[in-house]
Amino acid sequence: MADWKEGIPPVVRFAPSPTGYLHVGGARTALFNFLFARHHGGRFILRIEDTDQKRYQPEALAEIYASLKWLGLPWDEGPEAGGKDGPYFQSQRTASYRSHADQLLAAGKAYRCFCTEERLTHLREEQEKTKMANGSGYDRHCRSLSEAEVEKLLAAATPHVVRLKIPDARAVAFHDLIRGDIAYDSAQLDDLVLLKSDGFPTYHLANVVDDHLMGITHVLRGDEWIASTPKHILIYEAFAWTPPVFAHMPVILAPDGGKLSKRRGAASVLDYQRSGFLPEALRNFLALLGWAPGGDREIMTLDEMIAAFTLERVQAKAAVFDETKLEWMNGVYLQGRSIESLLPDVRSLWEKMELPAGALEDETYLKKVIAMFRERSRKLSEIAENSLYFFRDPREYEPQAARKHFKGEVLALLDALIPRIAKLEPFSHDSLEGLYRGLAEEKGIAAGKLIHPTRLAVSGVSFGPGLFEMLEALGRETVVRRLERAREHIAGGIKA
RNA sequence: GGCGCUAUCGUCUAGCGGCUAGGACGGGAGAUUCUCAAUCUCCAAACCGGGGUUCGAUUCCCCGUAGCGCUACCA
Repeated sequence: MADWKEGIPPVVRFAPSPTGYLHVGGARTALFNFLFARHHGGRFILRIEDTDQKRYQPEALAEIYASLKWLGLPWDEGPEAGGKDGPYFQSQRTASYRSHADQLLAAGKAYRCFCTEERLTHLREEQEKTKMANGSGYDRHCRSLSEAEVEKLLAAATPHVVRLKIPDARAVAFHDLIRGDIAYDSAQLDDLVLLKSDGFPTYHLANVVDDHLMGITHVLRGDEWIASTPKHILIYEAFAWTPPVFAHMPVILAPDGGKLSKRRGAASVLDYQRSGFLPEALRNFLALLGWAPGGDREIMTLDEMIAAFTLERVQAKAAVFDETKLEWMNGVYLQGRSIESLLPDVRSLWEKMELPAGALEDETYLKKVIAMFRERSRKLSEIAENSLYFFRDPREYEPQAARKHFKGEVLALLDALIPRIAKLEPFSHDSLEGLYRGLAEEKGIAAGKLIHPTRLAVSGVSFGPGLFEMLEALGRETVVRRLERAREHIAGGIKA
């Protein structure tokens, strides 16, 4: 097994396929690779596994880069970053895979297989039917082809693949850092394809060759790979290479226990960015899915996570992605952010909301609004969505609140209130509060009787920042206008 | 079907043979209050089942059950 010793800098890689967006499961795998590398002072490589021409999506690359950068997980080597072990796209390394396949061919560890797709499909169907207790998979038909037959087929340019010769029944064992010792019987494995007929390598070959050539010491990947690991071990053996250390991460599940997908909550990292989450919050949350530093620590900076991270403390059990807790955590990070740092993101959210021209010009005003909503929001999008009435008059009044606060007797109160507000000096939080409290006392009513209708009239909703700071920020003119409009609305409602 | 992985509150988890099984999210009750949020108290909530091993199992082993993964010229 691997000869890596604690103390020598490890080399790890995150190796996504550009087949779509980066989902949170992939992001967590990347994060654990990153944390592991940093913790041990090693290197974190990004490698693009684009060997499947059919599933390749060019936009996926940009999405992967953007997701990783947004989460604050820079790669030490890879696309854009460069490095001594490039190129970092497998599609640019095909010559190497071919020569390595040839090497195995020459050594008698692999063989050419000319079986057609039809034959393979038929074979599979037969096996399905007979429910073979054992021995499913390729029947090794071409393994017994004579040299002359192979030459003949080759001369006729017959399409073929290269398969690995799996040794007969013997144990293939490895030690997984998260799950312990795992052993497979090689009889369970079939002669897997190394090189496809289009000349591209399969995942298995490319992965092993690259991990070896790039000096990868630890393979930290999703646990869907666990059953492939014995095959990989056998490929390492065929080359007489030392395999790296393996650690398989548990999967992340949707709340219903099923697979995470776009339909079931969000799955894409960038979707979380778009819906108002902070990168440090998602990162912290992801770190805690399957890993815990011990004790009761939850909110941690990146540096603290790096210092505490060990694979031994990674859980083997699959974890459900609990978005409610993510929202809570996002709220915690939101409170810790400066108004200044929030401004660009919230502003771009506001910009998508069809506000009156020039509404977003006064930066001081914007900051004031963000300050009022930050403490009562969990997501950036909540700040943007709940503060719209700071940029345009409310279009409607929350029905339930209107029934409660816009009753007939409110008319008289508004009549008393509006002229006083119109000439209040100065127009400030404290003087407004004085005015309200004074009027309430004068009328012998609770201040709430004035406050709630005012809030609804001015904002259209029954919740929000403290009333007096809200009025001060809005300004006298706007407040009076909206109060008068509400008065008309109430009067109209009563007449009808 | 075969092979493999997994199993502590609803969820994320702590626990590494002896604990009233701890924390967090969420939920419930209350305090506070101009609303919401926040905050502060308190409450409910878990060791999948059965066998072993042991003086003693949540913890170690085996079996069962359940969930998941693999069983492609996809990764």
